[in-house]
Amino acid sequence: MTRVTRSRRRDDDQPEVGRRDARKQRTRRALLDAALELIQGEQSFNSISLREVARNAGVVPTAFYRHFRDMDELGLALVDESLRALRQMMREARAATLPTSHLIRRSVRTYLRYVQDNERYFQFLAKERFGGGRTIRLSIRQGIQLFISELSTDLARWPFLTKYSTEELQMFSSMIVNLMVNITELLLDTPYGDEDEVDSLAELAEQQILLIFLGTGQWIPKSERRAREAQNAATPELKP
Amino acid sequence: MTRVTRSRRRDDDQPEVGRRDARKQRTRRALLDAALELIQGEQSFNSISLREVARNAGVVPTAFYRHFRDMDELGLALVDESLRALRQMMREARAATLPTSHLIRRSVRTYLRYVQDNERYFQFLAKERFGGGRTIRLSIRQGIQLFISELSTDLARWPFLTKYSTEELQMFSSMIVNLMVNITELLLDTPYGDEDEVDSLAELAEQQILLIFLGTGQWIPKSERRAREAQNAATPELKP
DNA sequence: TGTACATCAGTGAACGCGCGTTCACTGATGTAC
DNA sequence: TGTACATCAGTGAACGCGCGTTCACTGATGTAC
Repeated sequence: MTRVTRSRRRDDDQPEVGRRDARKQRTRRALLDAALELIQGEQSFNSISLREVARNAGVVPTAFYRHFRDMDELGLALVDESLRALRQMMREARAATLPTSHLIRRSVRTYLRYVQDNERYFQFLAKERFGGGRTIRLSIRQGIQLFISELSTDLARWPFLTKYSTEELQMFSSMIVNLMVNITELLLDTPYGDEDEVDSLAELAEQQILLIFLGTGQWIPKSERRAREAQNAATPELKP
Repeated sequence: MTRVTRSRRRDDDQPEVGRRDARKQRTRRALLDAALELIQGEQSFNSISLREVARNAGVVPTAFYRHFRDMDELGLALVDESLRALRQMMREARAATLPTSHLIRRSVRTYLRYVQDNERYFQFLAKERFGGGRTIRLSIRQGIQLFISELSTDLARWPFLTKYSTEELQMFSSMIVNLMVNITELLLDTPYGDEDEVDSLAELAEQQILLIFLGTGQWIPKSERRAREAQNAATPELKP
């Protein structure tokens, strides 16, 4: 039953991982997994109970308190974990996609694959983005904001976008991130394994991103706008 | 206490509104309002109880069953009501905005004002779009899809968009609707009465919509794409 | 290495509480004559 | 119009249940000597 771990005081990065610690970590993991699993169905995080989670983790309800003060704390741990994993993926993706030929296509596909592989986390994030308590909600929003900023930094390096202000780049990025959030939510409601549907979602995302880039190509930088507006008094907005 | 209603059998559109019916309708209304009110705070719909709703409506728990089979049915009634009101607004807005000078600006402002005036309903929709049960979730999604279709029909009448297929117009519309959904969600988390913040959200929405229109201006219709692709073999995507 | 004590993850009983739902009821409103 | 009966929205008691949290506990693991 109890898997034997390496002897104590290893010269590892981890300080003090004995049998007791290992067991504790395993139970903690089991509690987190149990919560994620319960959320997969019709339930949302704040409609599952501490006892359900404990039961699902194969542990007595009171053992829960050895790991989390209450369900809120477990929820925050899940947000943290979900966002950390997502950030990790983004970092790898950015390092890998230096070949830029089909950059949009590749990025979108990689991302959607990742969502499918980590569906549990994204289900949780999608449901809690609005349903959850204030703290959880803000954490998630903050996480999304971080992606927007990172994408914005990336875009700043693109030659044909250098003329835009940080503000403008943030707006472009937020539009892309938001449409990806939207696509993600659609993907989560796609029955598992329907690859055709996933494909058409990927294509939709690519087209939408392309449309935004086409828009940025026509966007008049704030720095130039005043000058141009002086030139033609007519509303310049919808001149196709 | 009991307000006297007009005598029975009026030659009205409503059949049979006697004192009893009136009272029943008032209680039903009270139950719906109670649920909406409870949702306003940290709670989400599926974490509020039948007893809470009844208590908040000033009625004994068992009276609830005279109006709804269970909480799910009340939830569906709320979805229905929320979407109906929203559709009504959209219809009026479309009838009113024939003067097209600042069409985007006016539409956005009208819409955001409406959201503020009907915050309760939008809070509910935002929370249930993912948190809710399958039926409720699908109803909401279907409602949003309807707006996309209606906007799409509107766009089809715009001179510089006539060359696009229904599919393409649907894509343009869905991008606009989705960004408005996103702006709505940001608005709902804005403390009530912060008009500066509302203003900057409106401006953001206007810019994003403008960017999308700029993109559509550059979008190559599916009907022409094959021909152009033959002309230049290079990837035509990001030519700014 | 061996022993004696400390730590602490997980146990199991117990608590008071709000829940959804049932049931028989009451009394104002509606209907038939 | 007046009377006798039917309807039915809302009442109030009662039920069994799962909940979060408390408490004293056990026994394997860790530590000091």
